[in-house]
Amino acid sequence: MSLSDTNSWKGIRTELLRRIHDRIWQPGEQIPHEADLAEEFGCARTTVNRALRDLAQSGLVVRKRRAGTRVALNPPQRATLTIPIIREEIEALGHTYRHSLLERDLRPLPPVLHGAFQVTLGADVLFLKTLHFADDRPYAYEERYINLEAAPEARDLAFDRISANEWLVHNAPYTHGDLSFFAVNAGDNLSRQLDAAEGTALFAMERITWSADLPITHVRLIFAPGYRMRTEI
Amino acid sequence: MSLSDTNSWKGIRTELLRRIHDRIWQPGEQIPHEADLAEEFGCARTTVNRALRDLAQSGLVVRKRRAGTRVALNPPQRATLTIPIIREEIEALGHTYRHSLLERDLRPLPPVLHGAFQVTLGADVLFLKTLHFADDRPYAYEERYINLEAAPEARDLAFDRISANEWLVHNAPYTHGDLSFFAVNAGDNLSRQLDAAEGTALFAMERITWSADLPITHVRLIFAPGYRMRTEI
DNA sequence: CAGTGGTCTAGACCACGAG
DNA sequence: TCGTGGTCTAGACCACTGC
Repeated sequence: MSLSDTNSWKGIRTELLRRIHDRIWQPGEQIPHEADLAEEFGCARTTVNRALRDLAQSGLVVRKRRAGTRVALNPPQRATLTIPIIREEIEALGHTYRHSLLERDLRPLPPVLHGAFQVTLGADVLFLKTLHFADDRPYAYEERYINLEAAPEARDLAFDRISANEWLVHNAPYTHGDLSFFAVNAGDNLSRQLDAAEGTALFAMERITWSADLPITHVRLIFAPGYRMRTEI
Repeated sequence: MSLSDTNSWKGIRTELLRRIHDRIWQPGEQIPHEADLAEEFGCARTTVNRALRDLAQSGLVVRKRRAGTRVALNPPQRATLTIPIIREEIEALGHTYRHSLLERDLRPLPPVLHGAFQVTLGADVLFLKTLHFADDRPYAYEERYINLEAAPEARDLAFDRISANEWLVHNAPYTHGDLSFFAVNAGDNLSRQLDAAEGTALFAMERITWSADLPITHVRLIFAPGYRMRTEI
């Protein structure tokens, strides 16, 4: 199966891509129906369907029942980010991972998170401050709230051996979540923890995960200076 | 077709997800073969295959020929980022888009980009500085290099009406690219352009795109204070 | 080598939504 | 309303890779 083989769905995808890149099919233009393409390529409609579904997922074409398939007018740049467990990210870079638990207590959910967390406003949540190291250099600073209704066993865990990050991934699978990225200035505390000059711009990530309607955890990760999140498109 | 319907691939996916979430199938554990699941659900193997392929794409299970399908040990957090054209992003927020071309000239490729851009070291590239506005407030600052070998028509375009961002999306489709995100401090120039206090942490994005082996463009976008890039997982 | 996922087929019915 | 994509089936052969 080569990529130019028009009997395989990948081969067909390659040929469809070529026609879009070469502007044989202009942006916004409707392309032939699955049935016609299947006939042209001498394959089953299912195979063409598979190729077109793949192009639709990447955003290059837009498909609608009855209206047919069109080359996207504004192909969005769509990228898949893979966010690994911090330990794995560090070890993949060839460094030694270590983390240190700075703080751990039960406290009421801070008001700023009421909107995001919604439920269980009365109960205390577990709060953790963790510092992640790569080869003994600070790598990321983490502040996390864990909803004990979603992960009751967390109440009795110290999180000094295994990080909350890792424990939750293994023990509190989520169904969905919100993820956002932004930049912050290193304040007094951050600059000390991350060994950065005060005011340094730091890359930060915030994540909330739910299991069905039950919020599990809110975490804010702030990375040491120089951090880049990369991906391919 | 409801999500609990085990005759639809989505329904089957839901049921498989439930078994993983409920730890009926433990992380690392092998799950039944497609054929067995098809028999259990009373459907064709193709349908089970579709559900399992979907779970594999999201990283929740790992599939290997002969070795079968296993629940992932470390389900990576995988998120799809959709990066729209700036104009559309702003208009989607209900604001009016406008941009201003600050600088436009031909120049040799700066040495820092030689590694990334690789080819055509001799020829000049088109350099553009653009400021994007939302309702007359600065939204993002852009520095861009365009390889004129990949997009020769760009040489004669002013990019004052349509932004380079948008023109390239429509006229120089790429096959692949690199994307990265990081944080920078507002220096003298940035703070003036983006109306930010000097030193403010700003969210930045860098992107290089290629058409096959030919680099098309390198762009660095720096967003005004407060910008967040969001997605759902 | 043989078991497992990967893919293709030919045909069918259905759901959606544009016209 | 009816054309188009979405999906399912039953069966088949193939490719990879662990045993």
